Amino acid sequence: MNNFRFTHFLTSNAHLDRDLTDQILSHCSRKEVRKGTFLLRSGEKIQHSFFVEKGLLKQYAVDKKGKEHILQFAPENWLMADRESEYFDQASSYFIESIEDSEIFYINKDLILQLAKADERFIAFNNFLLHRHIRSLQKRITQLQSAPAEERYLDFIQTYPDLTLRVPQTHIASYLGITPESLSRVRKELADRHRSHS
Amino acid sequence: MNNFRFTHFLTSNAHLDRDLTDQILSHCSRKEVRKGTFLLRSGEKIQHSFFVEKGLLKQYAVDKKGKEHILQFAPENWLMADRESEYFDQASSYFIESIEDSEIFYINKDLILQLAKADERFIAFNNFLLHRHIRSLQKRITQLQSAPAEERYLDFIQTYPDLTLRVPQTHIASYLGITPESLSRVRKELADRHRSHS
DNA sequence: CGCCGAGTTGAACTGAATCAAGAAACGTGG
DNA sequence: CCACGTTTCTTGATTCAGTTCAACTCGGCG
Repeated sequence: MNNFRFTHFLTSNAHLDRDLTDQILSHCSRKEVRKGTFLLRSGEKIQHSFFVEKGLLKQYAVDKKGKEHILQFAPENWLMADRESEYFDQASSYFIESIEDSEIFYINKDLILQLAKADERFIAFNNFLLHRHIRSLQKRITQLQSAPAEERYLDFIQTYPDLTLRVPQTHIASYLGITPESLSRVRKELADRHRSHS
Repeated sequence: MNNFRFTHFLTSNAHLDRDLTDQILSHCSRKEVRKGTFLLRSGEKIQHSFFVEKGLLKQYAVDKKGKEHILQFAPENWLMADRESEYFDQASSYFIESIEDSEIFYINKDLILQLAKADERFIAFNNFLLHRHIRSLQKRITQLQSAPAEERYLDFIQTYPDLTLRVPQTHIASYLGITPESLSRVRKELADRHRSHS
């Protein structure tokens, strides 16, 4: 038996039996990609979802001024999909790019469609993923509407302590919707306050 | 045969057959609620999804300072659900409130669960709704990260021209993540520019 | 060693918030 | 149908969080 995180993900998280898991694995290709590889470019139709066996991906939009705005990160054990492009079969408005050397399982969208039709457990798991996704998106909207940069940053390091260490600050700033300079100042401010309180 | 929008929604949009539609209708209660009625309060577990037969609902979060932040509106023909609370069976962090006198179909969450198990078409439709929801949430995040107030407002009146007329500006401001005063100034600025260009 | 990208810091600027006060629109009851 | 209070919208003055642009520091790497 192989020992991929992806296998574990399919059996333990998605609760699929070994047969189905093997079947899925045999239809997915595993690729090693270097840092800075594009898995999807804006304007393309997405052909795959990506499971991150190792490494780290980012999904982002680029605005008129050429600035990146990160929608989400995907570290090991995460599934990265552009649901929008995949489901509606539209050109994507996002980029997906690796920000570390990574090992990625490419899951063909047709395979997903097939599974979605064939297997109840797969449907249930997909549903879980969708709802979890919605929950996190909603939280971010509410935060962007109401919370100042400092609070959003504190929440980020709380929620993703691992990412805080691995991801360059520029990217965290982009995720939070502020400039790198501002994030640097927020951090300085926090450090100063922390020092004076002890 | 009754003549509800809800009926039409179930047959034409969700592609359910008449039998199933009738069955659903018989399990849902239709209520007339006055403007300002709470259908859900933060901290409660949601028991129903709501189909808006007539009128207008808002879903919003309240921050520490007591400010409302509107996540979405639901006018006639829309389904309003707190997917988060419903799916994860958690206390909701949102309020749902009518902002016009409205007619609402209350769809019990257990009924939805049943249907989700029993009927393929229902599953497919629910899936469609989830993906559409994700698409709109993602768009908003990207906008909140990158676009200035004026651009967000222009997009709003483009996307929801009907709401622009019906909803008090205060609410639009809250949806856009700015103060009513700022929205008023954005509008003035737009009007001034428009006048000088003609 | 020298370059290069990431992070920091400073100064000037700007979009939006806040606070406060009026004006307009609206619904309700007399 | 008018008078009233309430809510919504506008306008002004001030403040503030975050941006922009530019210069400088630091650590890694060829």
